Amino acid sequence: MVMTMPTDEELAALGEVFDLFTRRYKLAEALGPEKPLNELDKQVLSYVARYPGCGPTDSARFLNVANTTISSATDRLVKRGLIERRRPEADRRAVALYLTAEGQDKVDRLLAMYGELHRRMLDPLSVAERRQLIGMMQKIIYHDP
Amino acid sequence: MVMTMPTDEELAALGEVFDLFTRRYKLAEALGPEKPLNELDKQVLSYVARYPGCGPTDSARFLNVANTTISSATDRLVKRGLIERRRPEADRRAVALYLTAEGQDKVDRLLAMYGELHRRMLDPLSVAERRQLIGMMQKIIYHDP
DNA sequence: GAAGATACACCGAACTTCGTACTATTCAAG
DNA sequence: CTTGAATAGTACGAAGTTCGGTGTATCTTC
Repeated sequence: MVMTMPTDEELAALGEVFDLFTRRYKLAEALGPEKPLNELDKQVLSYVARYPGCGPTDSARFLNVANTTISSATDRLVKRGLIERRRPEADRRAVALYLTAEGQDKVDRLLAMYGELHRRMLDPLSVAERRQLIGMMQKIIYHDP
Repeated sequence: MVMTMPTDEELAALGEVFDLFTRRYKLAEALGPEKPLNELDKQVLSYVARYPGCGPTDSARFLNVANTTISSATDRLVKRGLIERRRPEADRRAVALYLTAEGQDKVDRLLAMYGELHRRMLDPLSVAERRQLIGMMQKIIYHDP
């Protein structure tokens, strides 16, 4: 009998890496000099960075939270000057969200920080392994059902 | 010049996988019939599962939150009947945390759910790739500085 | 042009986190 | 011993977060 399925212990390794990185992300942010953003707020910020002009409802669906919750998050981000609300002429009920210059800056810094963490995560791997790992990650992402 | 370092785009793949799984975890829990636990509460629960008899302060250090926050989380978990506090004779200031039978059950169900998610995550990979990926994850974990 | 659908925002209740202050116990000298 | 400092944890209250119900403005459709 050929061993085709991963054992539970092997699968657990994925969970551990995931946990490890959850804690590291959090720690890295706590260490930074700036007052750290809310978890949700960060996610909204990245969503807007990826989809400029999106509406609050889009990000609510994507992040799986109530619309009113996104409304609050948007308020906070606007108050901090990271994003702005615009009224599109096409549909004046809607709101279109955009990063401000400061918001773009914040996103850049966040991405740099994550990049650094990921780089360190890859430290114990050889160059060939790194390339393999990245390749598998891309397969996993693009397979997204 | 040999390409030894991953590019930013390659590194971003790690972040995307991470995000993808954050959302999936959340979604999977929201779908379950049971009232989902708080993020922190789940982490405390797993910590106690891994280190039975640990004190609240241990998990506070590990999870990087204030002691009082762990105290609240512990209250909630005790109230739901998932863990119990005991006074060790050795040091009667201390509290030792243990899973109840129901708590163990909850942990088992959570792990089963995560295992299933991880299994699906590995779907698009070949058997050889899976084994490689797991091996790299283990390297990353054991390298933990 | 009226009825219904859609996109949001406001409000208030319930919950979470955490700093301050407090209790109980142990440790360390003297 | 016993007294003073250190340690483990909890009670309480302030500030912040999430979300359901409700309200307003704007399309859409017939």
